[in-house]
This record gives sequence, structure tokens and C-alpha cells, in this order.
Amino acid sequence: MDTAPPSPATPGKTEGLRDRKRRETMQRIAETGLRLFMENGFEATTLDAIAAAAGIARRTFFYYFKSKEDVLLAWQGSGFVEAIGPALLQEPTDQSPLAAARHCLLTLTARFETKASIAADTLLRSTETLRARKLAKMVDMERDLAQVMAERWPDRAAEELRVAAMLAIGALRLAQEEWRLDHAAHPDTARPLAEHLKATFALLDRQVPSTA
Amino acid sequence: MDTAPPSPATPGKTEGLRDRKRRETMQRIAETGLRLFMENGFEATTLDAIAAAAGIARRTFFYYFKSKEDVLLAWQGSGFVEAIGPALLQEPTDQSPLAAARHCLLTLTARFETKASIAADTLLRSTETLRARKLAKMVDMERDLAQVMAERWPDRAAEELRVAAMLAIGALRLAQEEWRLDHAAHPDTARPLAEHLKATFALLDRQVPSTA
DNA sequence: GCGCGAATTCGCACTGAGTGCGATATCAAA
DNA sequence: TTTGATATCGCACTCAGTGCGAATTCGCGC
Repeated sequence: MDTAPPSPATPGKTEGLRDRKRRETMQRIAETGLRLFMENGFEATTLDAIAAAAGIARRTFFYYFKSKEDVLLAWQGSGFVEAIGPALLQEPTDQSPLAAARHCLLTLTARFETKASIAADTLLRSTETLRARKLAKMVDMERDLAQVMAERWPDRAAEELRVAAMLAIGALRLAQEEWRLDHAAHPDTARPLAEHLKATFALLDRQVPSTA
Repeated sequence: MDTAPPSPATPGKTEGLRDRKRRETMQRIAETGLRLFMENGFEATTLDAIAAAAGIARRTFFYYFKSKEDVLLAWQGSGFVEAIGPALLQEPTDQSPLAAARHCLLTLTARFETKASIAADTLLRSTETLRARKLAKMVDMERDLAQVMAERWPDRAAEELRVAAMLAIGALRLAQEEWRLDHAAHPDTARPLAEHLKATFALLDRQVPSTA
């Protein structure tokens, strides 16, 4: 468990002892949960088991997480999501928003392929609701991305940027899918996510206009 | 409740008395459920209430639906989903797959705007998991669409068609969003879904290539 | 018509997630 | 040191969903 642990939004203040303990506890729950999920599966792991293993009362669990699913969801693209906004703000504005997003995602995907997030991703496919909630998180990401784009390209229409964000995140989603299949088929010679993403963006360029 | 009710996959056979009863019961549960959801909200409606109102035992409910959510989900784009495949197979192949999908969706959205499906859509936004599962259903639609495209354009690469399907369903999703906002803001002068969809596709054409 | 096998309906008891309430403990700051 | 907010916990409760098996109904071949 050496990778970026999920953490609550840091309000950018010098944190006291209390805040630190809080973060540590949440982090311990998240790590314990992920470990137990990996060992016994998501559904077979009860809340009591997580609470016990994390050294807290069952009731306290719900002080930190709204549901069992949220523990796993906290790992979904952990770090990645938070990094997109800042990364996009670094991009030069002399390119299209979509091109900027493409560049960002290619850079970030090359970095964020941690053991924990990959394991979480596998678990995320074990249940219908988990799969669904992962998709919902990607749509949230999409909306956030459009929001950041609107700051960076204030002259562009919001709907246009929303579409650009949809394309970028959609490409990311399909690339992840291809990447997973690639790994399942050729565990050894599988290419990294970034390459799949590049290929998907290339296909994207040849698809439009929709009236051709 | 005069609109297309959700029904299990019809295996295209002359159905006996048993099959008919089965369909009727499932339909009654779906309609009762939707009605109670509309009256009291999704979470406030218990399974016991649905079962009682539908005239079945609680246990029998689970013979027809896997979960409470599935009752509502059955209404999500009811009829629409099933119509896409056949409609796409009607399209001439001298246009691009994306153009064909665009044409299909524009035609279908003009038709499927029933009271029930709109009501279901509102309910679908009342809970996080419901919202998530709706998105999951759209991704399923996306996959199906790509599958049908592969039949109709066998010379095209599967990945390319997968991207095309992503674009089409993504546009549909964004158009639905715009449409909902439009209705919320101007309940009277709101434009139909098909128009929003057309606009979204127009924006789509101007977004790529991603390297511009 | 008769009866066999499958489909359907149902009851009961059980697990486990999630909530409401309130009591207690801990910590930060005045 | 007091005080108020934060954190921890236990208890009892509701409700979704499952396992099991009994009872019923129905389609169909004989």
C-alpha cells in the first residue's frame, strides 16, 4: 500500500493534530477496505469486518464513508482526478481545448498506473452498481473538465467545451477498456494505457464530421 | 399509464397463456412501482408497498425483478433502446456509421418522448446509484450500437465503430442534459429533444481533430 | 381426462447495509 | 480551566435482498 491514498479535500491550511488524525483514520479505513476486498471479494466483505480490521466501531465507519461502495470508489483514479484541473491550466491556449485535454490525459495516464488503482479498477467490475458508479464518476470528471476549460478558454461557448470534455473523457474510457482487454489477452506484451489512448484519439479524429 | 410498458425480451414465438400472464404480471409490477415512486418518491417506497399494491407476495417480486432499482430502470428509454438496432439496419451504407447513427437517433428521439419515460427519467435523478445505473445503461446501449454497426459495416474496424458509437451516445447524453435544463428554465418555450440533439451533433463536428 | 414435470407463487427466517438517537470521550481555543 | 466542537461508540431499528423449501398452477404428452 505504497501508493497515493484517498484523502478528503484538503482546505489548504496548516492542519492541526485533529485534521491529521482524521486523515489517517480515513486512510486506514480505505486501505483496510481495499485489502479485504482484494482478499475476499467486495460482496463477501462485511462492514463489520472492515471496521474491526481498521480498529474502529461499526458506527464510526459511517462517520467517514457514506457506504461500503464509497471506500472502493475513493480509490478510483485516485490522484488522477485531482491532477487534471491543474494540469489543464498549465496548457498553452494557442491550441484547441480538446487538443489540450488530449495532451494532459496522455501525460497523466503515463504517470498514474499504480498497483492500488489497478486493483481497485478490477474490483470495480465485480458488481453492477460498482461498474455504474465508476461511470458516474467519469461523468463527474467530464463536467469538472468542462468547467476548467471554461476558465481557460473564456471566449468559447460552454456547450462547445462540454462536448470537447465528453470527447476527451469518452476516449479515456474506451482506451481503458482496450487496455484492459489487451492485458487480459497478452499479459506480457501489453502496451501501456497512454498508447491505447493515443490510438483512440487518432480514431476520434477520423470519425467526424457526423454528416460525411 | 398508456405508454409502452417494459417487457421481457420477446422470443418471437406465439406466446401461450403462461407467457401472457407472466408479461402481464411483470408489467403490472412495473406500472405499480412507477406510480408509487411518483407519488412518494423512490426511497420512501418500500418493496412491501409495491408488492401489496401489485397484488403479489413480497417474495414473488424478486421472481420478476432483481431489485427495486430495476423496476425503475425498466422504464429508462423503454422502447427506445430496442428500436435503435433495427433502425440502424435500415440505414443506407453509403454514409458513415456516425452519420447513420446520427440520423437514427434524430428520428427516434422525435418519437420516444412518452409521459412514463419522462417521469422515470426524473425519478432516475433522485439517487446517486440510480443516476449511475442510468449511465451504465447508456454505455450498454453504446456497446450494442457498436455491435450493430459492425454488422452493417463489416469492412470497418471494430475500434473505429466503437468510437463512433461513443460519439453518438455521448451526444445523446449531452443533448438530454441540455434538454432537461431547457425545460427547467423555460417550461413553455422549451425545444424538443431532437433539436438539442441536432445542435449537439453540430458542435461535435467542429471539435475534432483533437490536434488542431 | 390423467398425470408428470416445469413454471410460478408464496412464507419464513436470515444476513447485512444503512440510519436515528443519544451518550461519552477527546481535543482546540478562549 | 472551562467550553464548544469534533470524534467515537452502542443500541435498536428499517429495509433490501437471499436461501430454502412447500404449495400451487399450468402445459403437454399419453
